[in-house]
Amino acid sequence: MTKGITRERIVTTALELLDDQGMDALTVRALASRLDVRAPALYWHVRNKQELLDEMGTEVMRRVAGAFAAVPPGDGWRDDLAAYARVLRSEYLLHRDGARIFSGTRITDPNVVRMKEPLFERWAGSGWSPADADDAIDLVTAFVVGFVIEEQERRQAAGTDPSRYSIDQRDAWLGEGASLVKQAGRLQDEGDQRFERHLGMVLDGIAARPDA
Amino acid sequence: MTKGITRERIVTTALELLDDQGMDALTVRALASRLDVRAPALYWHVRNKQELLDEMGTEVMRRVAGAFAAVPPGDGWRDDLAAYARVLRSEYLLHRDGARIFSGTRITDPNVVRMKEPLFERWAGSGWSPADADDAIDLVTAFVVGFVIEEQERRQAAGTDPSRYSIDQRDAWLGEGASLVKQAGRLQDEGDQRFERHLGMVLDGIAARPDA
DNA sequence: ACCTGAACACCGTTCAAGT
DNA sequence: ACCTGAACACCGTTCAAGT
Repeated sequence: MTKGITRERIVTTALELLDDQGMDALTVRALASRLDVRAPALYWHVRNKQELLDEMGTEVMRRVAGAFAAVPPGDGWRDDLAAYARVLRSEYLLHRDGARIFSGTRITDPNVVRMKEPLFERWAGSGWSPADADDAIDLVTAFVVGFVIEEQERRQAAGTDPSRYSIDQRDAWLGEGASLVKQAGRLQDEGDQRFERHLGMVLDGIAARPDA
Repeated sequence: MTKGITRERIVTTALELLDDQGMDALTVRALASRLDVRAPALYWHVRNKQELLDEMGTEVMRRVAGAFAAVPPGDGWRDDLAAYARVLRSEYLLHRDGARIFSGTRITDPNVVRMKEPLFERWAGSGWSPADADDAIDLVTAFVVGFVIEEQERRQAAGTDPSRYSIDQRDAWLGEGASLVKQAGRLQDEGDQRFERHLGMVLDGIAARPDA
């Protein structure tokens, strides 16, 4: 029974391999080996590696949709959007370079896209058109993608090259002058606190939209 | 004189190759061939392919900084941030998959980072701390990165698979129901207009920050 | 100092052949 | 229907050797 590869097992195993070893190690051969088959076997279930990546991205978004559905409905659009943003960030953070790899992947499963419907219905009650609602989701998504790409890059750079992320070494690298840039670098925070602060600004901007 | 490869020529030629042929075709051998040398020659000037990619990203950001410096100073922080956002998007759009490839790359040239100093000085006049200023730039950057990744993905998908971006086919793909999702899809705009609208919301959010 | 030829250890993908 | 062995046309990178 553990014999017989399925499309689903391929995709979830690929996600595990990505987390364990990183993107460069996610090769068709390595994946096949984890599944106890030879590389060409995968091509029976998946057209090519790009399709595998699309399926992985779709699976991540399926988990986002699932995690979001498990959150109790918020007290209006702002709570809902904040919950969505947090869930999306968490799910990206679970995978190495997740934001960079999975942003902008073609979603292959219509059910993932259909998950927006109940949200649109709820927000319609507070005067949002579907166009406004979609806009707000896309804007929040763009923000989270950009934020987490930067966040994961920083985190990984700190691992491989700690010198670049020591304040003193960064100041030396910057050279003479640029005192405000250096000051800003010293004051910068990171992680959840920074995310919540930035997310707050994005939601404020959405709240200020002309027809609100 | 046209003989003798330099680090700069390697980087600019690599950007041309990326634009002409796409990321998959950006191989060390193909790049060497464009420069009329054999592949190992490049390793005299560049440590490895990752370093080449970092240099390419830095060059793109150098051009962003240059284009921004050429824009006349705006009428306050909002004009400045909007100009920066537009310049960043334009420069990403110039290269295939530019946002995805160049976002989150390590900047290797301190001069690019130092370009923020005059901005910080200007905004200090209107009561911005360096920390606030840096925050605002990072937020706008995250937004532009996320926006353009989605924009370029859509554009390229429209090229290879037009069916996915015809409204009718998309509706069919979505299946029964989900009428609000379909309605939103029909109303969605794209390009500059969409960008300016979303950028406006982000800037509104920054304007609403607590200590403004 | 700067470049080449040859080689190494890999890739993704195809395809005839097996069960 | 599902998988393997063998092969093809590539990769990035190293290194001795040339000038």
